[in-house]
This record gives sequence, structure tokens and C-alpha cells, in this order.
Amino acid sequence: MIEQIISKHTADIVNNAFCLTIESSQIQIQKTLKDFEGNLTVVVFPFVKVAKKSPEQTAQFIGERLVEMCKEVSKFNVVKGFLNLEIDSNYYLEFLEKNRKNGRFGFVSSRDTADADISSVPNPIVLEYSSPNTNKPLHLGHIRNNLLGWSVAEILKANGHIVKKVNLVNDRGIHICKSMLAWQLYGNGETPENTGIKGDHLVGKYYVKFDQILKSQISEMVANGTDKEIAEKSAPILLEAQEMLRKWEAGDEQIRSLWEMMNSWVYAGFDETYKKMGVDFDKIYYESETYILGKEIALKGLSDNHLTQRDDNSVWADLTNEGLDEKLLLRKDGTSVYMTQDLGTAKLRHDEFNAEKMIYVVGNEQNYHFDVLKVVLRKLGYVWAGSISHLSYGMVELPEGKMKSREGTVVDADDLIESMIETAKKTTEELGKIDNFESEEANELYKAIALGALKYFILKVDPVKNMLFNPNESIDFNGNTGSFIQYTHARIRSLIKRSELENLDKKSFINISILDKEKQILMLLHDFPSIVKQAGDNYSPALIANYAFDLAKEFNGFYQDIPVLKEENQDLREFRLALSKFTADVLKNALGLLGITAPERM
RNA sequence: GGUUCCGUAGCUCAGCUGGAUAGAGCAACAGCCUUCUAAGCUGUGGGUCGGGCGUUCGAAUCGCCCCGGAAUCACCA
Repeated sequence: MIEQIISKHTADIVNNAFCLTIESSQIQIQKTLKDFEGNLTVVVFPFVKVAKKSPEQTAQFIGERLVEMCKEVSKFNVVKGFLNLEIDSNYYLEFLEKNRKNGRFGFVSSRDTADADISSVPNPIVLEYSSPNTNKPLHLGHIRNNLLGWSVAEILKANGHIVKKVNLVNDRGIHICKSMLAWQLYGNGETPENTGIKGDHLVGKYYVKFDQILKSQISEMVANGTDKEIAEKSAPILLEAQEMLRKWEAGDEQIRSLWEMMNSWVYAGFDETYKKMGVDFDKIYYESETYILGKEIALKGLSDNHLTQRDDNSVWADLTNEGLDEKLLLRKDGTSVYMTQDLGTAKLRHDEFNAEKMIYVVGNEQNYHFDVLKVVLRKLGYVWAGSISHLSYGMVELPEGKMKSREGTVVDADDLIESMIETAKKTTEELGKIDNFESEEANELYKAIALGALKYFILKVDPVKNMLFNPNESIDFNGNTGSFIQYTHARIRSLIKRSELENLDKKSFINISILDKEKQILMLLHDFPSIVKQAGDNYSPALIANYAFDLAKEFNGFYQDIPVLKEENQDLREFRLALSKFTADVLKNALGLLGITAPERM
């Protein structure tokens, strides 16, 4: 990497001249701002004091020596304490030579496990995402979760990790009983088959129905003089749902088979949505199978004196020394709570995969939960507690505020995807560029464009931030969008195809003089591996997304006016085609990390 | 009330391990379709980086204090 070469030389120069012991990693190097001449800039302010010279003189001094010592630096200029270096074109040309045939540029090469020592194979990273409830269909918030989870998994893989994607389905509890009960009472035997309604939507319909009935019962009770709070707790339909949950836990056969049937509808629906979004899992856990876990952990913690028991027999973790509150782990009747289950599933997962790291993609409303989870695990003596990280993401908000399922302001995932595809189709047809496509191919394209726009829209935003979605303004296909990057990629592919030079890769371009703008594109390409690394370290697909847009924009803006195919200098023409091809490959790789397909034509 | 997160152009967002004149897209305005593909390109206008104080040669970026907004503080999951 050019930055490392320069910082090493700079450190040598400075250390020799001023008797210092600066590490090369401490040298500040940045890209030169567009308005100045040069490609990279060394910030010399930090040495000014010891140099006992002005910033300009110090920079001049270092610059002169860098040009001498370092063949990659061809020229320099000084502005205040900024030493602007011009990097020799040959460096970038060589970089292009070396990498243009590497279809997986930016990705850590897959490990050769055949001859590798077994102990050198890394333990997997277990990444949990999605984790839906089975009582209603997925909405826009779930989309953010799913896309983030899937993309982060891809980014980690690109960085050489083995990743296991897991999903913990919340298939039991009062919420699904509500749907079951409402269906039992008002369903008239409706099924996905006889209604044509997608399974998760059908079950969701009865969840809404339950809520309506509950509300009307409550207001009726209040009208008859019952206190509102009491009514909310004792409405008949609610009591019935709670009774249903008790029966479920007791293993009542009828309830269990109803539960299985309705859950199976939901799973079929979810699978369809997952497939459409392009996400998948290596393993699915069901809470009905894991909700008992964790109890032994709590009991062991109690006997090891890490936990305390109160007079009513409930078991608590005292976290006040860690700045947190006390946390209940076992109720007085010995049953476990959410936290207890999560302790259990964490241990299960850690043991099962021998995980190096466990990442949970869960909304930021559970930040506190995960703080507690880690602290409790550490308190109980599990050294791997530190390997847990919570990939917390902000809510998707609507202009009116939070999405509320009860108020019907949720943006349904399936509806949104469908309408995106519809718009993509309409827009594409209007542009009329693909009239020669087979209908199958065209449909694939509409999907790729629609999903590309949606995924980019979601992923380009920093995960920690809440983001806004305005349903009235449909997601754009122009500007800073996935479609623009897809478009740029397709344009380049078409250019290459037109040139019929796909396989001309042996040529060396040394000694071609390249334009400054082309050098900027090369610098961006050059940065891709470190962007992938950074995105992995920060669990942030947003870094990749914004990078891909910058690259696409840079390329598109420049080559718009440069007739690549008409270039008369054959060497230059081939260089530009090679650069274009490399750019297309990197765009495709970047899009791939976001789960966005890069069509060859559009 | 305690804790955590967020606040950058009219709108949606980048930039944050301190560096030069804070950037994109949308929206507005003015141009550009014999070229690889106008889902595009070029240009113009638009900012007390929520406010204040501090650290520093230098602060959108770090620290403290305010002001706004969100989440959370359940024997719900």
C-alpha cells in the first residue's frame, strides 16, 4: 500500500533528522483535497516543534528527501504545513496490472484448508439476525434487520471469517395465542390455501382481529362502570388467550396442533419473503425449544454464590457494582424470564459452534438487555462473555413518527417490495432500453433494480442512526441510489462488450501517462480492501454503500466525456478499458456485499 | 428522574482514531441525447455543523455543561 510506503519513509526521514522515534503508523497521511495539486498529503504539523523550523520549511525538507528516496513520489508541493505528494503513475499502473484479473479483489482469499494445520482454521462467528415473532408479517423494521444481518455476514466472510447465520424464531407466547384464539373464534376455517392469502398475513389478520375484539370488550366494560385498568387486564378474550397459553405449556394436544398448523402457515410466508429479500440462514432455532434453557445456568450461579435468592425464592443477579440494576433471573415459581433464556441460548450457541464471536443483530431498544446479558455472563464466570457483541440499529421511522402496528401505520415488507418492483418495471419500460429482453429476463431485471434500490436505501444509512422512510415519496432510482451504481456497472459492462477486448489482459501499460481523474479512480479502487476491512470491524455496510456510490460517481462523471472506444492511441484505449473493467468488478463486489445484484445490462 | 444513543443545507444522508475553503443526492434554476446506456453529465444558488465553554498550532470530529428528539429502566418477549 502506497500510504504505508510513504509513511515508512517519512518516519525514517523525520527520525534521522530530528532524533525522534516515531512509528510509521503515527505519520498522518490523507488524500489531497481536490483543489490542490497532488494525490496524497503528509501533515507535518506534529514535527514542527522538534524541527525548530516553520511548517513550510519542515514540509519542504521532508518533501525533498521523499522525492529522492521514494520512487513512487514524483513531485511535491507545500501549502502551509501540508506536504502534497504526487504519486508516480507507474505505481498505479502496476497496481492495475496486478489486480485487474482478480475477480475477488478486496476479499481476503479463501483459506486453503487442505494443507492448513487444523488449529489454524478460525472458529466461526455466529451471527443472529431476523428473529421474528410468528404472529404477524414482516415490516420495514424487519427489513432493516435482515439486510443488515445478511450484509454484515457477507462482509465478515470477505474478511476471511467463517460465519454462521442463525435465526431465533419467537414461535411461542401470548402473541401467537392471540392469533390462534381469534382464528378459532372468527376464522371460519380460513387457510392460506382456501383464501389465497399468504400465511403470515393471514395469521397477522387474526392478530389484528384479536386486538379489535379486545378493545371493544374493554370499552364495553368501561361503559358498564368497570375501572379501565381492571378492564384491560380482565377482558374475557384476554383471559381466554392466557388460558390458551397455559394449555400450550401443558402440552394440550388440540392447542399444540392448532399452533403447529398456524406457525407452519407463517413459516411458508416468511420463507417467501426471505427468498425475495435474498437472505438465508445456516440454522434456525425455535424458542419453543429453547425457552426452558438457562435455568440450570441460573441455579448453578446460585450455588456458586454469584447470584442471590430472595425470601420468596426468586433468583436475582445484583449488578449494582457495574452501574446497572438488579436483574431477575428466576421467578418465585422457578420459571425463567427472557434474560434467562438468552443466557441459555448464548451458552448453547457458544458450545455448539465453538464460536469465536457472537453477534446479535437486534434493534437499539434492547441495548440495555444486551449490556445486562454480557455482565451477567461475566459474573457467572463465562470468559467468552466478552465475545458477544450487539449490533444495534436504529428504528425506521415514518414522517408521523414510529411505526405502530396497532394504529395500522406499519409498512409491510411484502407490499413494499411488490410496489418497488412495480415502479421499477414502469420506469424501465418508460426508458425503453430493454425492448429486446425476454420477458423472463425482464422480470429478473425489474426485481434486481427494485431490490437494489431498497437495499441501498436501507444500508447506506449508518446502523446506529434512526432513519426516516416516507411512504408517500417512493424510494428513488435516481441520484445516490443502488440503481445508479447498477447503472454504472451495466454501462461499463456494455462498454467492454462493445470493445470485444474482454480477454486482452496480458498487456502492460507502464509508461502511459494517465490523467489525474483516472488516477483518482485508481486511488478509489486501491482503497476498496481497506474499506471492506473497516466495514467488517464496524459492522457497517453503510461504509461499503457510500464507497460504491463515490466510485460509481467518479467513474461515471469522468468517462461520460471521454470516448474510450474511439481513442486512437491503442495503448491508452486498452488501459482505459482495463481500468473500466476493474472498476466494474469492484462495483460488482461492493454491491455483492450489500446483497445487490449487478445486472450486465439495464 | 437515572442510563444510553441521536442532532450537519428546505428534505434524506456522508464526513467523526482532530487537519486545508464541511460534501453528496433530492428539491429549485440554466445548459447537454449522431458517441458505452440521459436511471446520466456540466454549471448556479443554498450552512452560526443544536447552543456555550474548554483542550489544541488547528475542533463538525475530543472533554464538560446546557437545549431538543428517541430508546430503555417489567416477575412482557
